Amino acid sequence: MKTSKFHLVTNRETPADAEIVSHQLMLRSGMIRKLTAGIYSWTPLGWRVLKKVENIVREEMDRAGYLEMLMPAVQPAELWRETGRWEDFGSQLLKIRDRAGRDFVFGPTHEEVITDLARNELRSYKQLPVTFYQIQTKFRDEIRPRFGVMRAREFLMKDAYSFHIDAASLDKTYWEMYEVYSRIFTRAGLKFRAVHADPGAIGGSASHEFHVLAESGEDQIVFSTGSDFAANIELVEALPPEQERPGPSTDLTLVATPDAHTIEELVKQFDVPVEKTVKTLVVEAAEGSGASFVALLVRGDHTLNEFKAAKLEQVANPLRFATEEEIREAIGAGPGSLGPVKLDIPCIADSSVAVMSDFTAGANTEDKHYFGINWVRDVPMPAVADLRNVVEGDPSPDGEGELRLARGIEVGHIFQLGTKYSEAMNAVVLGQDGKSHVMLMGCYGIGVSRIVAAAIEQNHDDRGICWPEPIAPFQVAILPMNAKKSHRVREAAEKLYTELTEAGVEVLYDDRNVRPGVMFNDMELIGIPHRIVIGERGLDKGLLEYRQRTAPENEDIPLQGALENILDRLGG
RNA sequence: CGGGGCGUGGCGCAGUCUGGUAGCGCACUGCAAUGGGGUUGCAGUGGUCGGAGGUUCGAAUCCUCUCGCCCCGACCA
Repeated sequence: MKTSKFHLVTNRETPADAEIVSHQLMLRSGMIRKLTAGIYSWTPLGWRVLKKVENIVREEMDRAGYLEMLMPAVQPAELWRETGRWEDFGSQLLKIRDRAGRDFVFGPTHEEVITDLARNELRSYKQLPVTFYQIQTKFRDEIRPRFGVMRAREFLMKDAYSFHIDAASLDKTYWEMYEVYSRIFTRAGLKFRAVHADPGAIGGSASHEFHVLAESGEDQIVFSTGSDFAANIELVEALPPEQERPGPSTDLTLVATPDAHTIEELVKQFDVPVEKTVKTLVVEAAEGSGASFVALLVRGDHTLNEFKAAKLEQVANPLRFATEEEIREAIGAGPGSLGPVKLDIPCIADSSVAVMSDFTAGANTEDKHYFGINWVRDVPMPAVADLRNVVEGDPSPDGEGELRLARGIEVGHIFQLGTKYSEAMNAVVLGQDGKSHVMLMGCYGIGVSRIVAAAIEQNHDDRGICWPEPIAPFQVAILPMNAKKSHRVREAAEKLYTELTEAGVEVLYDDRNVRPGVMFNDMELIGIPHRIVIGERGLDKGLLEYRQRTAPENEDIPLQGALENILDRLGG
């Protein structure tokens, strides 16, 4: 491809409303254009990348024997009423109405459609197991779309659904899929990690998320130094501390703390170690628990795991924090002055709080804290539970090694659904025993368009994108220096371009009449992995200049045999 | 959904308080010079100032309504 024939429109300035690097670079390089909130066009440049990702996904799915198909984006409401998700899916479900007033949805996912298809198509266990997949545009009406295609409303997704006669078969396909996903992300050139995830919401037993590792990731993932344990932080158990609770060594004192309403202020103003402080979070109590609110106690340097808290039987699910007014009404003091001593609402302490002694917490009186609090002596030991998020260095729940934290971008998710949809929609087959069996299902998603953004988050520098070769829009850029004046340069560039193109390489030949600096900057911005510079200087010595996008220096390569030389470097 | 902010050429912005009929940088077009890291000069193109209504001799600017976009939001008291 020659730049003169391509639609290359780059931008020097960073658009004001792009917050994260991938969004900025995708806009500046001209890969995407926003049509409206959370909805983007992919320009020819962006589309090349998206297709590369899509093709890797498709090839690996095909290789595994899964069957590609295409389902409707617009689906009748009846199907969604059948599974209850017309109501349950929430406000993210885009509902539309046709001319005759019938309700439809624009599919955010396709469990209903595939299950409907399966109950009509599949009659016998002999047809199982079978896995269908599609690569299709989905729409989820995100409350707050942001970060470009990272969290868009309209996005490209690969979704696959498997059908089974029994749990063993489902399990087999599930782990097969796990391997297929690993191959896909590896092939795309991404650093990723598969972690245990919560299967709860969708129902079913096993579930893994695949995360591309990147500083800017929205998810916190956790893994062990001593084993292959890895999970989303939501799920990771904090093991109870091994040491005993030390006995009291200080007296309980009530201290005026008019300017300390946060743990941070308390620590700063009174020189207490943060590990000796306790914060008290007030949440709504579960219905029928006999109380309106429950206080949760976490060490000052820890954070509450809302996921764990919501699962406690005393706590309302979903979790809801009390408002400041509610707190004042129930306790008589505002947030910032709360603590377990003389607290008359039920209280649950994190297991690390239970082994604290001589600690500091609010006094439930405005602007006062107690110092030197000790369990039993000053206040009875409350119920104890695992409430906090794990931190770096905690022991791994499997007893092997310590935990490390990393940030990730969720790009894939696999679930064992079981019979949630097949039962609701009566998707059954005849088994070997001649009886009807509800099929078991698995579902497996990959955010194709999100991978593009995630790849940039993971692979960029201050000049622009550094595409992993397998998903780069072009493999090689040819930059002729002063081609306007130099026949030799032009000829050498044309020749190399033709040879590479004929060898099946995707080349972007910059034949614009622009200054070298413009070429360098554009090619680096759009992230082409390999660059060949052709100039009079080099030609005099029979040399071309080669540079890998992330390499610090140029490398001379002989003009003689340049084609082979370059071909050898590709794919590396 | 609540809170805040912003809509002025493709992009980034000024002008709005204090009404007088639209401006800067980048990009784009033409010419010339330059020719190994966003070069320079000259000359240009492009905007019903988000939309509707109102006030006024006169509205980007004031008033009312409306639409859109962005950010923050029970994140630890």
